[in-house]
Amino acid sequence: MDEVSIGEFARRSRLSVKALRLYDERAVLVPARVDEASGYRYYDVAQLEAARLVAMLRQLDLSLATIKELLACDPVDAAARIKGYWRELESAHDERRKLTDYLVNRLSGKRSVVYEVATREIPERRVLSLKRNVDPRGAWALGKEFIAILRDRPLPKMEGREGAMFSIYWGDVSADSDGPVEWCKPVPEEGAEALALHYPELTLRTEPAHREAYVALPNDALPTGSSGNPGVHWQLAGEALQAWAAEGGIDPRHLTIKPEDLGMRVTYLATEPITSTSAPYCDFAAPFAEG
Amino acid sequence: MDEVSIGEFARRSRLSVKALRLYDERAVLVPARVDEASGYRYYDVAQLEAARLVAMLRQLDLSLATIKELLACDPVDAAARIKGYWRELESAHDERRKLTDYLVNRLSGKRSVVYEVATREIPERRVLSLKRNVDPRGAWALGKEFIAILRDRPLPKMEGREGAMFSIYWGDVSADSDGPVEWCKPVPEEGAEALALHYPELTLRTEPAHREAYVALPNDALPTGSSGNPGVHWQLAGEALQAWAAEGGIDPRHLTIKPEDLGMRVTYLATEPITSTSAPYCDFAAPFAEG
DNA sequence: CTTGACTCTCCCCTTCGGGAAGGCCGCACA
DNA sequence: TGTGCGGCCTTCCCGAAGGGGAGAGTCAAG
Repeated sequence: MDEVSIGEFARRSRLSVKALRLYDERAVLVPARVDEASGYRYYDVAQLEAARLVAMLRQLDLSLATIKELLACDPVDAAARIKGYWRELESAHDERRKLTDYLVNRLSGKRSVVYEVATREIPERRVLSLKRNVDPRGAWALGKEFIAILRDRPLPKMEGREGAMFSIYWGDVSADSDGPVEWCKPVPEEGAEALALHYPELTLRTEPAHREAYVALPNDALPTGSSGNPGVHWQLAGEALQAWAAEGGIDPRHLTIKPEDLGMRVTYLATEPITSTSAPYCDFAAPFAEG
Repeated sequence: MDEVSIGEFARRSRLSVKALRLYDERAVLVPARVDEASGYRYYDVAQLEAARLVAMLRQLDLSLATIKELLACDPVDAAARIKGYWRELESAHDERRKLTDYLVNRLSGKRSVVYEVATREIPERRVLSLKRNVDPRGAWALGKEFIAILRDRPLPKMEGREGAMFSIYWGDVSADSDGPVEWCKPVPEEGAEALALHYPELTLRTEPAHREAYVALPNDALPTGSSGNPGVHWQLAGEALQAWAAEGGIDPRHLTIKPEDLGMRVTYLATEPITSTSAPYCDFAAPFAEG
């Protein structure tokens, strides 16, 4: 008695017949009974709850594969996963908002932000570093890990920019290419080895002296979520550096790492105690050799 | 000299070669020159700006067709259109947030909102109404139009629920089916005709007496943007009514308008002066005949 | 029994590309 | 002089999540 045809079930669940047949094929929502002879699908009305759940999850743009997993696992776990997924959506949305703001301003003729390129001399220095191959998500996680390590144990203060933490993108970080990415914290020359003993997770190495071109990033340039994708400002800063190199008589190919590879350094100058949520001064730099 | 091959152009614009070929085919971004003999595409470096714009617009999930239009029209107009598109994204995002909240609560075991169904007797009454066939977007616009008309000109006060504005969804309002939707404001029996003369845009008609089942909606149930799509709470309220009908011995088919058609009334009880942004008490009702 | 409403499968269409196959160049190296 | 490599070309196939329709079979009510 509580078996209904696909059409009836579609009406009640507000899903299309086409969708229901697809969900059957993908084993997301399988009818309670399929008539051997005719192939007709019959659903139990008790399946309506699951069907409506699927419909809602689809409205969140979750893939059928994901939905299938969610239906299979414990509801509480599912809730947690949905929450995580939502955070991703949130940060992607934030990123898009920034991009929209920039585009609307630019197209309206207001050039809101100007990326001014300057150069600076970086002397040789010792750095404690954490380097790993990561995907876009992992890049940000790596930073948080690095910060957590530094926060836990004592570190001699270094004044101003000299001691600013920075990260180096040694290669493209995207879905198919995974860096590596290195996070670095400069330490004083003397006693560096002794200091490094307190940080077995980190590597002590020497950053060679070089010149680099850089642009300061606006305050909201850091990715807000855990998405870790470059974001508008990183992109624009990269373009600014590239344009600077092209105009300034420096062959872009003489940038140590080519801008189009995002092989760039990001300097975080946190004047406040370093926390994972503070938004420090931040700039974007590329080492170069005079052309 | 400033002509570059597709690979070089791809690197500089951070678009894939594959994407560039597609954009050429779709006439979104056509190479400056195509070699007759070899078919090689050559881009002008000046096209980089357009290419980066396309890349950004794609990050906003705009379709190639839309992007093509945006590139063709005046930048200021394009900015306006992007802003409008962003508002849509924003409201869709809000809707998804509500849905996520609900789902996470439900799956975690906390039944946050309970939809209690009650019934009420509606006497025959005169209403001023505005009825039109609309798509989901238009439904909300129609409401704003209706409110604007009522706000402009004097109207005798009616106390409490009696005078509450409401809308009737006479048919499914979705991408393929367009209602119609009717917005109504009850007016006192006496002098109704005279009053109606002040509102030539509106129709005066008589709502027959009936009984209806209804559920109160939470405060955040109204669509926030101009999307006008049903939203979670409308959906849940509809399900609650359907469940009530099934359990209460009333054949769902005896609901005047079937729940699955969303043929429902939404009552807005605005105690404040009616504005387009206030969030009034709101309920969701379906007339029915005893079964 | 017939008819109309329903359902089945199968195939093609959409968007925005990714991936691979096969063929055309030019260039550098042995 | 080969020959390998890298870049480019086209063309076909693939995915996600269905929509639309054709042609054929099925169900239920009159």
